[in-house]
Amino acid sequence: MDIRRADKIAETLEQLVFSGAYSDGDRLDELKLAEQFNVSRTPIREALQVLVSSGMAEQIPRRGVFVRQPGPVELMEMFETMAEIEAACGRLAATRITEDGLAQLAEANVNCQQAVANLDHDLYYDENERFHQIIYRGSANRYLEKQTLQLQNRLRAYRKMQLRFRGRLDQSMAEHLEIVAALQNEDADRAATALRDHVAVQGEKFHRLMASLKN
Amino acid sequence: MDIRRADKIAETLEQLVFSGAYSDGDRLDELKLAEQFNVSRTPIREALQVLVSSGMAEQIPRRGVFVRQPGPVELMEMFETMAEIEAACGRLAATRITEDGLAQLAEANVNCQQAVANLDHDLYYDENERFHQIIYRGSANRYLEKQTLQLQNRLRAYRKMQLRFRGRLDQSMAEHLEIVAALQNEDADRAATALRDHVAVQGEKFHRLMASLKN
DNA sequence: GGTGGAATTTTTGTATACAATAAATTTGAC
DNA sequence: GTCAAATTTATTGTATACAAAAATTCCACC
Repeated sequence: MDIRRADKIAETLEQLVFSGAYSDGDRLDELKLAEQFNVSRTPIREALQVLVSSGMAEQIPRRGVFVRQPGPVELMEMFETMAEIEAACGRLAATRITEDGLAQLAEANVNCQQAVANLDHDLYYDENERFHQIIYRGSANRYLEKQTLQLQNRLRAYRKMQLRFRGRLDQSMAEHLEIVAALQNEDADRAATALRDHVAVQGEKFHRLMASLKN
Repeated sequence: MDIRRADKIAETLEQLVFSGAYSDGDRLDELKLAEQFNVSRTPIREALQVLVSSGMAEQIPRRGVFVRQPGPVELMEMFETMAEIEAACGRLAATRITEDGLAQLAEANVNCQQAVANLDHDLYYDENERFHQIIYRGSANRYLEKQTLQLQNRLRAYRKMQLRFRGRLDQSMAEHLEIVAALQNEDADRAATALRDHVAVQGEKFHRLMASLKN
């Protein structure tokens, strides 16, 4: 896929940052990374710029680039933004999603249901992600879709935490059905509200997420 | 401000692309740019990566980077996304904006009014931009604020076109008042709707924008 | 005149070398 | 012993050199 080594390195570094291999404020040493990846500093520097532009690291001129792990506040802000953007996708999708799109949503939900029955968190996670992506696509706005996918990707690691909690799967499932119903009725406001509430981190969800960050 | 030459070059290149100095599909030749800026290829390449990550150019491995000027479709998608995101800012700001924020909005509107009276498009443009930025800030969500500012910046050149049309200033002004009223009443839905309609490019606005792109 | 392919030229991607600035350490005065 | 200035070291930013792939040119052949 990638011919450029720098791109592969960027991908690997992203995953490393996501996985928590680096803490907030850690400096990404060009020389160390270069010998770690067995390349020169050049592709490393290009990879670092990718991290910087995605907001996962910060560059301070003549000082280096430092990883930026979002704290609780920024994390909440990102989830809130995600909720609003997904609501927007739902609003647009309500009048634009195709029959095929609705069918795909139904299919994803069947698979989700299956996962709930088997308490298969990983399967649920994958199908849930797909469910949401179908809605992004349904907005019939490629630009919005791309932006939303980016944020979804950025929050992936944290969403994974959330789904681990007891009872979350059942509730999430019910909300999916409400979302689909709104889309089928072409009710833009209802779809937007349903998606906003589904994605938002409030009440119990909030406390659970905060607690899980204490590690 | 910038110590890194690459950053300054990136900024200059961005403006060049915005100004229409390059057409869609033009290749950004590293060597030519290097001698044009009197630097080596290294800082040029770093600058190009910035353009790529902001979506203003596309990189094809082993081929080069090519400018991507949004066509009519993508432009409409970007405006639609902007409308939705600003609506989200308004929704959150309705219950969060401070008294000081409201005061700043009133002040910006006074200046806008002044500009309308004098038919001073440039002043109106600046104050209008400020008006919107106060609302982004009012959302009390720094992440959302930053994302919104980015898109606002990306659409700047095209918004400038829009305001040149006759009658647009008066209508825009009236919409500002409705937005402020909604925020003062802490009416989230009303604020969101008012902002969405204000920013959206529909009906006559749409045709005018399309016509102005024909150049 | 057109076509296919080898040779040449361009151009990107990476490595290395150098310059300039910031961090660390040493040295010296008090 | 402590603080500060000076020197050394480390690290980023840029320039140049080299490797590899793509684009172009040129020429034989049909």
